[in-house]
Amino acid sequence: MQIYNTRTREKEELMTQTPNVVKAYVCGPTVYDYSHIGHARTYVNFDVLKRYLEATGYEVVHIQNFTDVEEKITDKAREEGVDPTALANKYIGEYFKDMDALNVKRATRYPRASEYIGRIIEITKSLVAKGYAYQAGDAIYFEVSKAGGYGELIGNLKGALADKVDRTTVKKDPFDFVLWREAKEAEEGWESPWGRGRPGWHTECVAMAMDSLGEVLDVHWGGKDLIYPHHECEALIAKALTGKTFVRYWMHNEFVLLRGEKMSKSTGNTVPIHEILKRHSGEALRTLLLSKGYREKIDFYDGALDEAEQKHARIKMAAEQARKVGAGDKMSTCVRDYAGMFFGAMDDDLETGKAMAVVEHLSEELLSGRPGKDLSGAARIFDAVEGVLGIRLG
RNA sequence: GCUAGGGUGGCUGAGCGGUUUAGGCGACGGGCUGCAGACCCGUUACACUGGGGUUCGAAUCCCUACCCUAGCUCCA
Repeated sequence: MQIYNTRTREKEELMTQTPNVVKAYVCGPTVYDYSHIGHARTYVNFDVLKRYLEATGYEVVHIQNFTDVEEKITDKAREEGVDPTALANKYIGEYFKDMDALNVKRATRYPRASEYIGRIIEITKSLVAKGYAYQAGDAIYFEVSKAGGYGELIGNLKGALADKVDRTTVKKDPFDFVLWREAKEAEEGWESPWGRGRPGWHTECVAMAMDSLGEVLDVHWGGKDLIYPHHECEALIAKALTGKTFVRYWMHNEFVLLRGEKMSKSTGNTVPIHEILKRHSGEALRTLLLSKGYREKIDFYDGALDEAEQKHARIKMAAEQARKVGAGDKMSTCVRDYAGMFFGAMDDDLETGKAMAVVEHLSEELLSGRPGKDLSGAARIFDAVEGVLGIRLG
């Protein structure tokens, strides 16, 4: 299948390192709050990629982390007077509840950053030894100019961020980033060669991904907001460490917009998944999230879910009709055309919006009861809606 | 500045190489009503940002200009 690679900005044919095996890493959430529908989109979209690859004969090794070491977690835990680990556990539990409602399949493994502190320290030591990192002030920094290739994912870094770079710093270059820093007294910290400290953000994903998948990943997926700086930095750390290109295909899904603006925790305009589920079905939300391709923006407005609910209901009715007629029937020429369009859309960089449109057209034909058209075998397409798109029609 | 995606009839919005050019809103006419609304029926829009090019043929592909939207070391 064709996949859009953020690094090359082109669609490329998927070629994995090992035939029929895809080693995939997905950046999971930082667990200090409920997941919102932006998260839902990321994990639903990847879930569809995984289901489609599995349906076409791949084994997908899917590793997805939980970031449970982060300032926001400790801050919130302190506010609420609970243990940071307990807080993280609570929101991990909530995450799984939400994903179950959305019919997202479980990953192969869910490593947690807190389990990888030792490995992060080792990586940092190794980078210092190799000359890619230096100590300044109370932190160890990765030296971007030593690595080369910085800005590969975001494209023309200097132009993109020239006005926003903080130049009042002890860093050698404003783009250098923290690998490890001293822990303040009130913070949780870990003993390291540089004293009691805390990890920077990016190393954890490199540590967790390599531990389960090896030095080179086939697919690395995340929300578009992780391209810079997170994935940019991950790629540099990994390359410095192994000398190899870390990721073959970088994939990023677009945002969910709320009233035309990006939904994000920092601006406070998020819609939590569990709030949606009070009034709507998980199927409706999943239908909405798949009604466009993963690289298109979705504007979340009032009524969008009602429309999705209706759409899902019609597809469900059509599926019942198609299955009543005969599940094992051979596909008619007409249905084979629909199937061709459906799988063609999926094959072309996971165009779920187009695939859904095909299903809707087919549903219309089935429900309008127009005579003279042979739609036998249509049940198989609805099987794919359930199995590949993961939209329950039962 | 950079990256991605757009500019379609009064508005919104599909279509993304070629037969009847979606749908919705509106407008207009009719039905129903004491009147209006809601509802129902019908009518109405060859429109595709400007300029080049490819083609037998372009809203649809390519180039270029202009304009718009979102994002750009907290984030999925």
